Amino acid sequence: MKQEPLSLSHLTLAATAFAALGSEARLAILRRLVRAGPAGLPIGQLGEDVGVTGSVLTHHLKQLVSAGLVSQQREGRRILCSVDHARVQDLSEFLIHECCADMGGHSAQDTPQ
Amino acid sequence: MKQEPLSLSHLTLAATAFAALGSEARLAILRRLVRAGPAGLPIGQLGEDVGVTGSVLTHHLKQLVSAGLVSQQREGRRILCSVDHARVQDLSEFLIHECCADMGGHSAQDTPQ
DNA sequence: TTCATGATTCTATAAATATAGAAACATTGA
DNA sequence: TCAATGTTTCTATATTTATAGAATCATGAA
Repeated sequence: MKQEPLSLSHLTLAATAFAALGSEARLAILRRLVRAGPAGLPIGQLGEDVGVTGSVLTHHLKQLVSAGLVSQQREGRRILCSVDHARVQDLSEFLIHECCADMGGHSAQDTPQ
Repeated sequence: MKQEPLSLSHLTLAATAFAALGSEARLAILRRLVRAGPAGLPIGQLGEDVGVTGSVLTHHLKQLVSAGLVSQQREGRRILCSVDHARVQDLSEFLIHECCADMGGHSAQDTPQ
């Protein structure tokens, strides 16, 4: 029973996170949230700022949240969104450590042909 | 006429690259290519190793190539694929610089509500 | 309770992506 | 030229994702 919630150590989780970033709209959402800082931004405001509202916004946010990149917290009738920076950094490190050869020192070179 | 070929400075290009990584199959392909080193790997071999062949493999490779993450070069009847590490690193840096607040020093905090 | 606001769910449709077999193309060697 | 190998294109289908209006739910205030 090795049930890590969102460790990013498996390809599936990394792929999910990358897929969440693989949309101009969601990337814009994420960047807006970054600029909002740790206080976060209510969904309505966020949506106005990036030009996406209603059910479409909900849809995109759902993916960012379930990828662990954004977290939400209700405050009154609003829901504040904020970036999970640790998760973003994890993803960046995954890219460097798992997808770059000439970096860590042991570039495992095998069977060129 | 500001026609950068694949600069990753625009959201569109970053989103395209992330979308290319947003698939378990393509992530596996990329990682196999990383392990193959700069010599690259012929498509057939690559496909056998990751368990994807034929037109499906072509389809996935097309996305990685057009995102600039993989480059191809014919050698005889084979086509060798290799990772563009610089592009992967660009993407990692995009993540850190554009999508992380508490890092660069100037975490632009604006209008919490 | 009633109303207004903020957000989601429901439903439908459109568009993009994934999978896969078969045919075609490209290259090399006999 | 013919055959074999490696890869792509063509075609079709299935699945996923995107967009969007309307109804619904949740919260707070009058």
